Amino acid sequence: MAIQTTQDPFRRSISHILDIIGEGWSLLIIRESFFGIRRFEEYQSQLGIARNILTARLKKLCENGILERVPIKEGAKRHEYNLTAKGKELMPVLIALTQWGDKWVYGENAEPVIFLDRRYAEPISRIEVKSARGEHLRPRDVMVAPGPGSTPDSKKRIEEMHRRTEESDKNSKCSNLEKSL
Amino acid sequence: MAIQTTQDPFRRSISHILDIIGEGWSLLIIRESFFGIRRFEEYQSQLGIARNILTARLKKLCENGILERVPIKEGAKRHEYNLTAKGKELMPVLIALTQWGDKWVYGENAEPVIFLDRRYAEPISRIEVKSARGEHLRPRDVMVAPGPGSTPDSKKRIEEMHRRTEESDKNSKCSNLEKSL
DNA sequence: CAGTATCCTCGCAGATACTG
DNA sequence: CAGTATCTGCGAGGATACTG
Repeated sequence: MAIQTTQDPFRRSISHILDIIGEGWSLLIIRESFFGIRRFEEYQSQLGIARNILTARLKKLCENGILERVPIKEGAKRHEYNLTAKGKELMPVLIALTQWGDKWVYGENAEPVIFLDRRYAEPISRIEVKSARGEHLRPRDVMVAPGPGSTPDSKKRIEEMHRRTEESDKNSKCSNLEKSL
Repeated sequence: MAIQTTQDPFRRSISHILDIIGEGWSLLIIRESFFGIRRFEEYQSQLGIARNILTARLKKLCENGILERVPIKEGAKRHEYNLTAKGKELMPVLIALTQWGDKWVYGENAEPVIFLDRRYAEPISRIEVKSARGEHLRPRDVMVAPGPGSTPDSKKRIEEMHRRTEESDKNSKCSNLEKSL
């Protein structure tokens, strides 16, 4: 996909991450891992993925430190694939995606997946974006900004960006809907 | 990628969502939208994407209700692409991805993107998964479960899943690292 | 069971030229 | 400027056969 490395540093992040987990099957494999799947054959039968592709994806996920390939028993030849700490911390991404899907794709009626607090076996409250003051932030209250290491003209671009966002909010067809967000 | 519609209902969610936003460029386009990009040529020059592909992606994002194509001025021929409410609510996904990337890909030193509370222009606290009791949940404390509409044998499978997770935690090479998560 | 090796197909994506 | 139309390649993914 020809990621542009010459771009703004603060634009590179997502593309790089997509390079790691963006390939078609990767996130599905990670999801299966969260469901307790560990073995090659299990992934294969659950996902219906071609064997060679599965091999390649598992390998890449291991190389990127998301899964680890460990012997089933001490010294055994068989292996299984466990989520690493790095892999497990993709949980919020899965939750955010699922929440979005529940709301916008499946609608209020369908609640296909529940995330549980493992200790009490009770559903977790939905993931939220909170301000530094602890308030719940609506998406329209969140802006993006370049970090400390950004280029000198960043400030100008950010101001422009904010201006545009305000403007297109006004221009939006469904502005009343937006406001209530 | 041949999504299996005959699978468990509680496994379908992510694959379906990936169908909508999983294609190579889609999330990058959405990211640019959050950065204030609105016009065809802007997307094109910012991303370096081929024009025909951009056309196809924008069309699909509009069809899926993530972007909306509106005239620049009343009755004008030119259009621009605005994020809809549905699109804006992908913000938590972007944030979760970025946070993960900051921690695991870029390391502590690099902070390429900051999300700002728009009203106070101050950084938001990091996105968190909270329990129903308001406690912060570590990834290892979160489990996945089928929703109300799941099949009768779901309970059995879930128990098995939990058992496996416990087991592979023990089996993990970096168990001490995991514990501290 | 857990892969490897081969072959094949399809469509994502790039490049470029053209149009209102 | 904002696309559409064509041509082309490359690689992800599928199917299947084979191996320790």
